[in-house]
Amino acid sequence: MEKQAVTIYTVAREARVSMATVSRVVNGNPNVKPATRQKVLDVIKQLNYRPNAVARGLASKRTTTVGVVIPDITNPYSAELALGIDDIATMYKYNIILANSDYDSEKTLKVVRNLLAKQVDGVIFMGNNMTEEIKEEFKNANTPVVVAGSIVDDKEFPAVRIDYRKAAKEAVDKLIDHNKDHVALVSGPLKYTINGDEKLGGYKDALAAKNVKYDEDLVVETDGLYDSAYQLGKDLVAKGIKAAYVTNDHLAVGLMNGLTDNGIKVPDDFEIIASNDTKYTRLARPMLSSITQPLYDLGAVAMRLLTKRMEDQDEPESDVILDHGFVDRQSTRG
Amino acid sequence: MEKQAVTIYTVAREARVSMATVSRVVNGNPNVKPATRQKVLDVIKQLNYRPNAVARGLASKRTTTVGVVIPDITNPYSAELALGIDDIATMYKYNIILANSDYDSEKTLKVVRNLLAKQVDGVIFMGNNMTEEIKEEFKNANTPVVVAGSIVDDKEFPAVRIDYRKAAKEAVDKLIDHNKDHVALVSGPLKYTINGDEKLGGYKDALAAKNVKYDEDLVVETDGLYDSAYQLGKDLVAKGIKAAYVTNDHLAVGLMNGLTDNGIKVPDDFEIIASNDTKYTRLARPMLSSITQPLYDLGAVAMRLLTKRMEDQDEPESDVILDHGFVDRQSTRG
DNA sequence: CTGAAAGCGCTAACAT
DNA sequence: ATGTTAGCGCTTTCAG
Repeated sequence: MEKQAVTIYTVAREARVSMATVSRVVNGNPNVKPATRQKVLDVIKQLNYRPNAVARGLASKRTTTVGVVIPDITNPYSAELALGIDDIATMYKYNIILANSDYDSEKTLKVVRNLLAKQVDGVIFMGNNMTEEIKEEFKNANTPVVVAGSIVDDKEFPAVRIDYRKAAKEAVDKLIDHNKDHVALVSGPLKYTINGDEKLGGYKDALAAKNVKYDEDLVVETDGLYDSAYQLGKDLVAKGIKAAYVTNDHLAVGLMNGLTDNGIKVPDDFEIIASNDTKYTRLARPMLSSITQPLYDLGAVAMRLLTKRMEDQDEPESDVILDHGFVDRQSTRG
Repeated sequence: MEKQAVTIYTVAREARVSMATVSRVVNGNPNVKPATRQKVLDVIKQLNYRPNAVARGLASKRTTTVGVVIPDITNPYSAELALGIDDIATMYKYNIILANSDYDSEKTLKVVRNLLAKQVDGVIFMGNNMTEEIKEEFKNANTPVVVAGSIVDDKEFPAVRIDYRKAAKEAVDKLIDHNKDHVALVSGPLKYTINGDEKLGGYKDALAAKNVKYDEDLVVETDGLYDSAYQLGKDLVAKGIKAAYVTNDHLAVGLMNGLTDNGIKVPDDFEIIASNDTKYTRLARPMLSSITQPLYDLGAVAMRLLTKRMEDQDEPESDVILDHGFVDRQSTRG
């Protein structure tokens, strides 16, 4: 037989007070006489009463939970952002629903709808492809959203990010100094703003600044996965390419391992700069030189921004740009 | 002004039917005349009605969501399990709340309480330390729980896992063949059943089978983190140790990198076998030989088991053991 | 400081 | 095939 759950009503009866009073002590409302509060607390403990968050959510229209859509839980980039998000959420007493979107627009739409159906108070969106349909969904629901670690071309969705374009330019700058016009851009899908506009833009900026002619053959677009980059190595070398700025760390490690396994020495024969400074850059041998980003902070700041927007609808909604840096490790020559 | 939400009642009024009928079409109940169904569907579309999952959960006492407690989202081991969990959950129309427990018992207890307060229909527990307090929590709530990718010493919580002890024995067997009595066990915290009982047990089994005397100095316990293992390398060599079976992949890569960076050659001077066959084993150079586990399947099977237990309380509750294997890569000699 | 009562949006008997 | 009616467990005015 189902054990009868103890509800707020059970507690009220047992403590000889009204449900309202129990509700007050549970929610820390100060308008309760200390003696009453204690009595209620005792009964709660004795009965092991646990408030039902679903009922609470329905009655109060606030669930104190935020949805976090993450494209790939397996990817250290988003995973490290998630850490920052989680910590700040906990600090502000929000719970989190982490929802995997799998890099897939259809699935993303599905998980977003789920999140919204669950009445989350806000959402953190990680990922590069917020489709129009998804934006519509958010706007209709009138739920605050902040983008973390990417960029989206819509003023309604503020992003917490770094200046991808500038960072890319700086990385390519370094590479050009050693390798002149033999520097490639190895990128994930260019249809995403972050790649096609920002990072490619930075690549071109660097070329322009150094008077190197832009050569389409030097930008190689991939699906963003390790294996693709692994295969790529020898082709690049055959084309005379001597260095690459790579838009994500999976790709960077894949490229390097592919090169190394084919007897091409990094950095002597080929220089690589990675983008995200995830763990991967330090696990690899040689270790990857990389643009550095405050991954944890990106998540933390995004969550903090979201808490503000959940509490006060008219927070300004413009991107927050955090500082980036660069670290020279073993995949570049000084 | 808050835009007035459209509820099931709005739809009912607009479609000139009762709430019950709307509820029926929303839930795919066949007892609705096609014409009526169509009319309701039209209104739903026109009004862009979205059912409120919170209200539904309260009324039906089922949330169709399961909680997944994950110790470290950043760890590829649990992340890959999560993939399998997610896919099967989706297949069976359950939503997932991924909750980070951070390897911390206090935090784990907190997230478990949250999950339960949210009235999840079941939970998948990843992680090695299910404390008594947490077990109590689950039992009181009377919520089905399945452990994935670990083992817990309590018959109430069936685990989906491999035979850790046997796998460990096999790995150590190989190592002893080449390195006699110079084989270490590098482990995460031994207080966890999976390490202290299973893997250490397997290590001892192998020694016994090969008539090698057990030497306490050869089992080195760590906190399980990359850096600890990285530091460890030279000490092990100084002790005369020539090989190690390592209980997790972070540790294994750390150990190897520490060794390599100190000029010790793997596998020529030191052999390593890792436990989990995560991505890390393939990113590293040399690539790590490892016990192999069907990571995705472990998660998938766990979720499948959970769906059964959620629908039918009296599913048998014993562990499900999946097959493991072994792959020779570059950190062992043939 | 406390209680009564009206919902929150939906499901689930029970009627018809 | 459809409608009526109680709730689900809690928050929140509104009185007092």
